[in-house]
Amino acid sequence: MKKSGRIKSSIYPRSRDAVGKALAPVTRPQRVADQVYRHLRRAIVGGKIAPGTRLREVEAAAALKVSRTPVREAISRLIGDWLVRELPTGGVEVLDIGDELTDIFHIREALEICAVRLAAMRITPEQVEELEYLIESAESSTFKERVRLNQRFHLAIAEASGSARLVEMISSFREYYLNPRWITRGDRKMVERAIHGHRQIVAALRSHSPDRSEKALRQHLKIGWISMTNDQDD
Amino acid sequence: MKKSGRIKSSIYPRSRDAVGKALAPVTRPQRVADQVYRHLRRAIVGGKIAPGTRLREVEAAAALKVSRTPVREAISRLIGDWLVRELPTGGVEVLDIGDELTDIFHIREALEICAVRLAAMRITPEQVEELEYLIESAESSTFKERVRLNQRFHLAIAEASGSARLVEMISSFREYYLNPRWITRGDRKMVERAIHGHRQIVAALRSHSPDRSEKALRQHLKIGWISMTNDQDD
DNA sequence: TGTTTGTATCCTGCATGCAGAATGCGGCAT
DNA sequence: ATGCCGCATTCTGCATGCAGGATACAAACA
Repeated sequence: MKKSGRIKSSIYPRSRDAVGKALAPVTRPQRVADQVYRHLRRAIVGGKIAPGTRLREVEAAAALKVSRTPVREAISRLIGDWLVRELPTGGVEVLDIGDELTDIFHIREALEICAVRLAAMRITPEQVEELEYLIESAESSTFKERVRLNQRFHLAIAEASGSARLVEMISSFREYYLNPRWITRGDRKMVERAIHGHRQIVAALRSHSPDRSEKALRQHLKIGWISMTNDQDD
Repeated sequence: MKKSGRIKSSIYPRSRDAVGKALAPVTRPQRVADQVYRHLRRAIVGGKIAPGTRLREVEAAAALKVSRTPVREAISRLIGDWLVRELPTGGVEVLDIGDELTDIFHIREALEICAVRLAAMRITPEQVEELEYLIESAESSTFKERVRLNQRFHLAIAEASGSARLVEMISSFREYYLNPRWITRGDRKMVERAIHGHRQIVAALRSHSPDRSEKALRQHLKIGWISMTNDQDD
């Protein structure tokens, strides 16, 4: 049974890489080291591990049921993220993000402004639509859902900047503020202003004006800043 | 020979922790993993390793005369720095910074502006002096020396921001531009403008005005940007 | 009782072992 | 000669071994 006739009328594609087109790459199991990294990262920014705590690799390895090697790799990355600090006597301790909250806010602001300016120059109509969709979805949502959508909105802008690196950086910095310790409920007026801010940003982006976009974003971020510095627990 | 008499006139201190006060902490040898990280990082940003090259841990380990473990840790950090990329089939390859040069420039600019604004609010008289000293030193220096002093000048501003994190970020991003591939000699007029720019920045910082400082820095960075986009090899 | 010194345990940092997957090459069939 | 397949080698990813230094505890001394 060599080529059993070339039946042109077949419903199946017969091109050179018919298989290649029909199949998507299998999802490869992600490395243990990466999972450990994410776990630890979440635990730290989420405040599950108290600042000043010594992060023991044996302990983490045991808790996560892995060997020390992937834990060490994860810790290396955490050092790069300034989430932990190498102790002079060896080992690492988790740093207190709270100490840097002001600095981090300014850095985040700078990065987001950078992103929105690039986005203004590069954004596509589809990306504008995505942003509008996110705004609309937020209108009729619970507070919690709204926080998530707000996050997605800002990350979508970062993506529109076209720099994967920037997306990564911004999303890392934003994560710091998802810690319940610093989330404030905010009153209705604040939420309204935030939504209005989102609209203004999209309008500016649509007009492809970096300056207008920056201004709109600045205005918008200021709200978050105010609510953060007020620091009203809920 | 217990206390052989308490000779008050001794020139030696006899307080409780006389030893503690006399001694400074010994300098601990830095971890091999950190050294490997620095080596690899330099090699990559310096262009010693061509973009797209697969970074083999065995190879690096052999070249640096260490085992694979510290190399793996170093590579983990490089992943975080976006200097290498994990291949879907395992291992990593070095990324091409050149592809991102524009984005990186904007990010760096954003970070430096952030730093100069914070610095304007927080800089001390001593730090102002340091900056002035660096400017003066640059006046009578060779080109190469001047590049180094320029680097130090900008890092000194970052330090004046008071955020160690920001210092780290900025210095990483600046390193990308030290690659000879992108350094342009620049004509005399450009150098003069750069020095003038430095003076203006310091003046603005001294007045503790974030806005003026930002403006001065923006103006200054633009020069570098122009010379970079002109891309004249020397 | 408070301090100090000796000692046992723990932990880190690096090296190496090992299984499984990817890569490259030679032989084979067409 | 060309294309394909199977096999050997290489490399990664994780686990573990091991030595040296840090930490903690307890006995001994003042």
